Amino acid sequence: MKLSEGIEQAIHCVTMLAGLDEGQVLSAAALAEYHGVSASYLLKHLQALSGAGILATMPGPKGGYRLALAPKDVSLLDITLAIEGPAPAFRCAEIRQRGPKPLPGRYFQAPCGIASAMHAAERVYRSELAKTSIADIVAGVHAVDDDGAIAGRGTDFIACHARQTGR
Amino acid sequence: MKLSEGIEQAIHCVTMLAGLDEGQVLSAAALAEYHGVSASYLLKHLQALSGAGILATMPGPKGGYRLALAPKDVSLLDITLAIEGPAPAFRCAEIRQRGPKPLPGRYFQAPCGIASAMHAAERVYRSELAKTSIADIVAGVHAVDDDGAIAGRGTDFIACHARQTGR
DNA sequence: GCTTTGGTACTCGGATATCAACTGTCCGAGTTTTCCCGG
DNA sequence: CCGGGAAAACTCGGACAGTTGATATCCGAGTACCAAAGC
Repeated sequence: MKLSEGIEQAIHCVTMLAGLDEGQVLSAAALAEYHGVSASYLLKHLQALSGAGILATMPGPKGGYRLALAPKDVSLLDITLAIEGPAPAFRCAEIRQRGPKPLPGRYFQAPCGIASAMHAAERVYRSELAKTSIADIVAGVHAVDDDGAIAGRGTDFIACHARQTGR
Repeated sequence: MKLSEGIEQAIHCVTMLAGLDEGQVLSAAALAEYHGVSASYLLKHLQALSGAGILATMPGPKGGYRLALAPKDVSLLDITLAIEGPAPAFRCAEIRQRGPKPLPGRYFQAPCGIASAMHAAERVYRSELAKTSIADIVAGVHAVDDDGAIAGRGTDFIACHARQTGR
């Protein structure tokens, strides 16, 4: 039950990309530098987000990443699923059907109660993640950012490293 | 985001131990045989459950494991925490404080909004697991077990392999 | 026949190899820019 | 001076090692039982 650290990086990157103006992009190298993480490794997750349709890419010089959707339409669940994959954390191995003197399969048409309970908990977990969008995260940062220093650091960096593209 | 397979084994074993009569115990070897899993590996998890106070052990010949609590007082969360450990799946690396031109620490007294949201989801997940007890699981099995075949297989095995102990 | 005592066999407990997944890195395909040459 | 073309450089994309945690296993410590010997 360990969540990939790439999840955190991915969410931070998406949050930052949400601060870009229309037509701006940010390269993976810039995102990695700003967050102080490995560029190559971050690239892996950015690709996953791109493949999931959350980010859009611009190739070539002056290229980079930008959001493909509105911040309010990207939830933490979307990002998590893009990085970790859609498989549930708990997978029933049907050990109730193993061991000596197994019963005929017709007795196990109903799903295992244990698996059902674990999956129910996971559904609630995902539902909770789905409730929070990137727009909410951005709003949350602004709420505790009295003098605008945190947001200022981000916009300063964007002003230095963002590239204008013809869209 | 992969949940240990030992979790499933542990829950099944606790469920089975809940079917024991007062003063009975079941050895780790018997539990492993019944579920068709590696005895040595299962033992590791049974020790964790024992260390967490969920199971009680009886050493020596005719020894084994039994529940240390009433089935209704053992939740799926208790078992999960005993096996996986109490550490949350998401761990904030505070990458917001890394990178160039870091801000003074006083700006980061408020917890990271991303970490808060992820932890909130995890709290809901755990809360859901806490709602389901082993007694509920047992009741669920009985509810779909029309002719008692599933429960019968368990009680038959217990009749063969359980040991009476002087408590 | 009863008690004691030693041995034995079985249990759990912890320390030890093996494997998969996450982490981190590298090189290749593609595209835009840009410079240079010709008109 | 302007347009076209080719080279170059920078981007993303996917394939390749290193390290940590999960999986599987083994051997050792401890205890209850049992049998045999002594009283």
